[in-house]
Amino acid sequence: MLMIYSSNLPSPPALFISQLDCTQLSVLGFGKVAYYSTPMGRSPCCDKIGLKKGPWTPEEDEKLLAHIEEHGHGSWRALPSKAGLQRCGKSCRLRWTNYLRPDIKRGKFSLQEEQTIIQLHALLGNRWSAIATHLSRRTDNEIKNYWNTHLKKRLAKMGIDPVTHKPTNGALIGTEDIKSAKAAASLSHMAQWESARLEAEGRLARESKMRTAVSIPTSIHAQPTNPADSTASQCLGMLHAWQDAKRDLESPTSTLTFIGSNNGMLPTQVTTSLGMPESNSAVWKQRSDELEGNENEWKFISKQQSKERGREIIGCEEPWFPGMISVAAGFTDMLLDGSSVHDTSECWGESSIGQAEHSSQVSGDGECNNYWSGILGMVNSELPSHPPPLL
DNA sequence: AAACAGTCCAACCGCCTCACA
DNA sequence: GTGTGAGGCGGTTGGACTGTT
Repeated sequence: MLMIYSSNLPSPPALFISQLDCTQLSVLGFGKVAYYSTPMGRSPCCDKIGLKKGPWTPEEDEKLLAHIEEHGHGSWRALPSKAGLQRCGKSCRLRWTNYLRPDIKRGKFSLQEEQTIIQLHALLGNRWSAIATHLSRRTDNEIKNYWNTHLKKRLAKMGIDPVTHKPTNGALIGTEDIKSAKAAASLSHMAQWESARLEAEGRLARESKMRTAVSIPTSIHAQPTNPADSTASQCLGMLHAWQDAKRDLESPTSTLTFIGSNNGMLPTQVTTSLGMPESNSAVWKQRSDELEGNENEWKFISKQQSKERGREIIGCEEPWFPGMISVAAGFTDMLLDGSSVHDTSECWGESSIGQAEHSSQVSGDGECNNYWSGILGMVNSELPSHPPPLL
């Protein structure tokens, strides 16, 4: 196994680490060391004296990897002692989920990934874990870092508030104003819809996990023996989950409205989807095949996998409605291609940012796509006929 | 070459949610 | 219904790295 480590620190043998006290470790430059000193207030997660903190050493990584490959992570709290690590469970979990997990994609973000992040951030805000579910093999931490170090600055440079995704000068006039307001309203609706969907996902994942635990308690191959039966069950579970979410969201405090003559359009979609969409079947088959192939490597079902399985069942590995990536390519191109960064004032009205260096005129409406018009296009063209693929 | 500033990202912290007793 | 512990999430930090003066 090829292992690459980000830290250039020398790696002391773990045995030696365990023999040193905390002060010695700190002096030697092996990161901060946790002490147990909480006379009052919240107790730390690392409630043992001398737990190591800071950068992980290759030896620690190997221990963690070996233990998880053989036994699964089980209880994170109990894992460090079982694996022979002087770390707290939380630290182990983070190291695994953000770095050691074998299905993590590392390296430069692709154009498409950047577009997805920007658009999902406009919809979901700083819900990095939710965004990460739409970017397969990227961790929420990585996305968060990438947003904070690259994308946020790029938006700000364009005169767009990275929080609200609106122009910082707030100057919107005439029809653009109306369009933006409409888009904002639609977007708010979409965000609420996405929230409901995520909630439903969670419920389904839990139900799926419970079913899996009951039916196939010891195998990672939790795929149904009869896919059709299971699919129907999953769809019904999804329907119930959605109805729960819908009921919650239709409470007096919710602003989400359900339009349509059949008391909400989703049940209709659910009904029509009960035949299990081809694409979802394909995803399921593909993933189960992948798992088959990795049988020798992964002999356990982690909670994370169970959760992800729940997501896969409802086909949410990809952006949740068609065209999400492609429709707004125009405006994201402005962000992603430094050479083609247009003067935002041409789209937004009065921004002065970049006017000096970007004086070239942009011709035609197509090139003057902006945030809201791009997303508005998606809303208007996709939503009525293609609600989120809940199943 | 040294000093400084800016960037990047792994890891930590504290809070929140959920499951369970 | 309540308390508790484990896990998850988002914000923040610290130090290594890189570029500039």
